[in-house]
Amino acid sequence: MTVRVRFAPSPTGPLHIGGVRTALFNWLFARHHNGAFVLRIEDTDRSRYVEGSIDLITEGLSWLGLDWDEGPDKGGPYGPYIQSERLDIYHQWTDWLVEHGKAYRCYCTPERLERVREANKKAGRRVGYDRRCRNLSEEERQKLHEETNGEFVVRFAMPLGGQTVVNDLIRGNITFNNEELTDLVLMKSDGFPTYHLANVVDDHLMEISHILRAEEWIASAPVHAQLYEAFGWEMPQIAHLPVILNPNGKGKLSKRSARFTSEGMSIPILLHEFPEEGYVPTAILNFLANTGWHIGEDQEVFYMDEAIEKFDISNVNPAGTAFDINKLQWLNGVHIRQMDPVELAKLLKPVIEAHGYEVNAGALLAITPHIQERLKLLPDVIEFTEFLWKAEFEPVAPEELIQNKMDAGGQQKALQAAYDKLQTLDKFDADTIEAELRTLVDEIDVKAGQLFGSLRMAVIAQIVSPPLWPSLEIVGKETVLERLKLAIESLDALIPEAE
RNA sequence: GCCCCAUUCGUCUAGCGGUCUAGGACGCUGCCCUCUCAAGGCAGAAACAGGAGUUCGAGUCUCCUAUGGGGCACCA
Repeated sequence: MTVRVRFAPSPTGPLHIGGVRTALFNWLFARHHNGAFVLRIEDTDRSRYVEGSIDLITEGLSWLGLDWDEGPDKGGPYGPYIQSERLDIYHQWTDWLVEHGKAYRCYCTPERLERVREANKKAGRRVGYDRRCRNLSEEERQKLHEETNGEFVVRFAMPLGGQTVVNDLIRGNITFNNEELTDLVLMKSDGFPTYHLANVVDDHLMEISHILRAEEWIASAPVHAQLYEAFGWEMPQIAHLPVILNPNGKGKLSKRSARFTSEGMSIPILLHEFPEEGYVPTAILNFLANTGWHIGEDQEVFYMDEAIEKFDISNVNPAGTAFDINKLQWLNGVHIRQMDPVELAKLLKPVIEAHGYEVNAGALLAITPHIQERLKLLPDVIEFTEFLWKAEFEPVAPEELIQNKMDAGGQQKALQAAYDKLQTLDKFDADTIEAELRTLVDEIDVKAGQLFGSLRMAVIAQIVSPPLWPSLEIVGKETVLERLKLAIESLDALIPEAE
């Protein structure tokens, strides 16, 4: 059997990271089985439609590298792939159901429905439609038809008794009592189908073999199963993926979760927020693949080619999963470290520019290998390399030049010695600078940190910086000497007997 | 309230009846390395929700309880 799966988002705004995980698992499953990954847009709710969402979705998936074989932009043999363009198909099958007595027209107003719901709630009964319109006589039907000006919805006539068993690929059999299920609306009064109808019709017509969707759908799965039954269609294999929970493990991950932010860590939830905060695609994919699934062998870090090879839906953990932002950040650092430095520099450039700095391409390329293992998020580049982009040098206060167990005079002498030594160098590269200054440290009998720390403050003017030697090389001999001179002079102010 | 799903360190997870005095990872703590910060190395604290069964034997199977989650729309 050919494997065909689909990711079917609604164009109601930006992609949620939970949706991305669903897309990823579908994609992994398709690629593992050499099947097709179909993108379908479920825009059957006109009130929630957000202009531009479809582009947001396709751009997001593309950014991550999740490519689809059929979809609204690519077409394919089962199109159209946008549900609002398939309305006649839904009507055709709805009519079929009504004609065969498996669905019926319901004339109840939203107000009446609300009253029924309230009454049920009060009486402690299960909430749901009371099936008033299910067994209308033709006269009653006609009367209601006139009263409501022909406005009606079509409801599915659920079997009233018996049980429905749904075989979930990761949970096993789930059994429901039919009497506890209500007659869901299939066709809305505005002529658009509900998810329940559209999803079943499309999955069948598009020959979807496996449905991998979020856990939220478990409750309506038996109705879907009964719909396939009513149509006489074979139901695809189905699996419900665990929900992603808030970082504290309480509740479904939601936009509100940003407020749970602790330790100053902000929590991205919408896909587009991830690049904004400096996460890289391979890390996000790796992280998402790790939530609810594991690749085995105690392995945490991997790329999608390996995940495709090993993906197995039956290994998915059925329990909900807290969004572990710490682990994501760690993984991001790991993936950054494993990148080609040239590629990393390309990613870093716009981040620095976004901070209003002009980037010197040569300097960036030179410094990148030295900051690579220091970055967790792309914007961390700023704190490490700011000294390279600042238009004007801002020297530190002379006090900050003085290292542990040093006094101003001693510090000044040490810096002067460094100045003298550096001045003589013809080759001003990292290796040479390091070798010369290390021997100098012995010669003038100070500790490495006592000289190098001061040098860092004098030239780079940052407490934290990339390694000194390459930093000095990139800053350049002339500038290094200039700044050193400035620092040495500034120390005069701290030496009372200077004159 | 009703239905459904789940429950191993704080978190992500391994474990599919004996090899579990429960393994890995993140985070945390300590030490080492060290020009700062990282990275890396080593060490450490840290879990089978509880109770009944089944079995020679249960983290692994069954039931109950508790807890958490999902759902109960003319939203998906």
